[in-house]
Amino acid sequence: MIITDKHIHILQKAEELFAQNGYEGTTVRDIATAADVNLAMISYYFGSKEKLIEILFKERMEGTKLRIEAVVNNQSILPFQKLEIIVDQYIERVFNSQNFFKVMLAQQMLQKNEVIIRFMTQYKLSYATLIEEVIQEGRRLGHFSKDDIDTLLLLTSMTGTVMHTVVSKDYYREFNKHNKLEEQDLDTVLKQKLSRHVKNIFKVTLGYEQ
Amino acid sequence: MIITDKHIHILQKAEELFAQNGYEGTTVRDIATAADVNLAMISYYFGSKEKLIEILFKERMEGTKLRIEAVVNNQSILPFQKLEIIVDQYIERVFNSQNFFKVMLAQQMLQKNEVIIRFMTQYKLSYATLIEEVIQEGRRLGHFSKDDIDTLLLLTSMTGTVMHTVVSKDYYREFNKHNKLEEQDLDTVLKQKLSRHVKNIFKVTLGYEQ
DNA sequence: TTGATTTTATCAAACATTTGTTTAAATTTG
DNA sequence: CAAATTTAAACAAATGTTTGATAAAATCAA
Repeated sequence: MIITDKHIHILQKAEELFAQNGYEGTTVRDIATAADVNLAMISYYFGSKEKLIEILFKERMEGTKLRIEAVVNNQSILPFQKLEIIVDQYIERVFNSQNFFKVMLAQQMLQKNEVIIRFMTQYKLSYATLIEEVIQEGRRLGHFSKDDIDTLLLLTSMTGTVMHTVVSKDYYREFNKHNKLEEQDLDTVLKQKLSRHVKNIFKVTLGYEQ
Repeated sequence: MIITDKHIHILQKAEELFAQNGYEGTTVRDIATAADVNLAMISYYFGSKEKLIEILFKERMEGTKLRIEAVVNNQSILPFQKLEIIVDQYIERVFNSQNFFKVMLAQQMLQKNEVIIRFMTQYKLSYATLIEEVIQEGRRLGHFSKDDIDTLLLLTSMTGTVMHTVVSKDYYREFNKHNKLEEQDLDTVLKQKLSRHVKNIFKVTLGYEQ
């Protein structure tokens, strides 16, 4: 299937609506209106609403694995530094694509679409495998003192902490003094705090001493 | 409004379906069928589908705050021990009410219903306030060395880690060797791991030395 | 306890909208 | 001119809610 600019435009609007109202809470008419195309164009371009979200996942998840593979395979970076880069990359990616990650979280909860489940499983497991490699490397070099490390729990702690922060931004604004902050400025603050916090979680979980 | 056994039964089935298929993905007919009552009974008992989920939240969130208040106000427990109890209580509560917490997470993402938003905000903020008190107490006693503690980030890290673990249990099963484990046994393993992990996060974030 | 009366609960059917998708004609593009 | 795109209209199915009739339960005077 060939993805044109029109596809991309519709997908982007659909993504916004899915993040805002959920998949079931978004109608094909909503998408058509938001994308400023005729209702029938959704079927014409994507076949169905279900195919549309599947194509959205295919589009968004392409090339995700490559970036962290480059880090893991780089010999000149020390294991813990690799993990720090992975953490920062993840935070950056979530904050740059908040809508998609919300859609992803919703899909992870509902587990209705087989195609999407496969995408996400593949994504998560390859991610975990790469991190596992780095942890093994760190252990071989004697950088990490803990020897009963649950990689997936550590990964889940990272994704859970970051995702939950994005999802509950409003509480954050209300509880702290950040009422006056602009959306982007709040994001900058949160990214910095998350980076420090998650790296700390890695540090203590792995038993890393600089 | 008086809640009868019939109400409770219907709410329980609705909760299951909302967790499984989302609020929009669950029809009133689905609920009626699952609860084995006539379709019209849902309107008769709750007024509407929206009122039903609001009443579900009201029911489930009652008395949540009380339990941790009892811990916080207990003078014979040391600050960090209080936090440990709070962590274990939270984990226990999520695992005992997985369906409701999934519904809650979905509602937190979508933020559509004003009544529910108020419930959740009140819940989260009172939770954060109580934890803040314990942290202040620990700082006064010189138990915690860190002085720039972001309570809400710490709380979000706990809820995010625990919730994400519940939501992505399937990945966990697949990645680790737990394929053979029964649902309940897996939960026991995860609860233990989470308890240790989250307490560690608290420890390192607060700068607690025993 | 009776039996009449009112209130509450249950039901199948119907209601008006909204849903995703298709059609067939019209328009634009190469 | 032929293929690809766009359109308004229509389609059947599904949606939340209401209706009006019936059954069951509760209330109460005798």
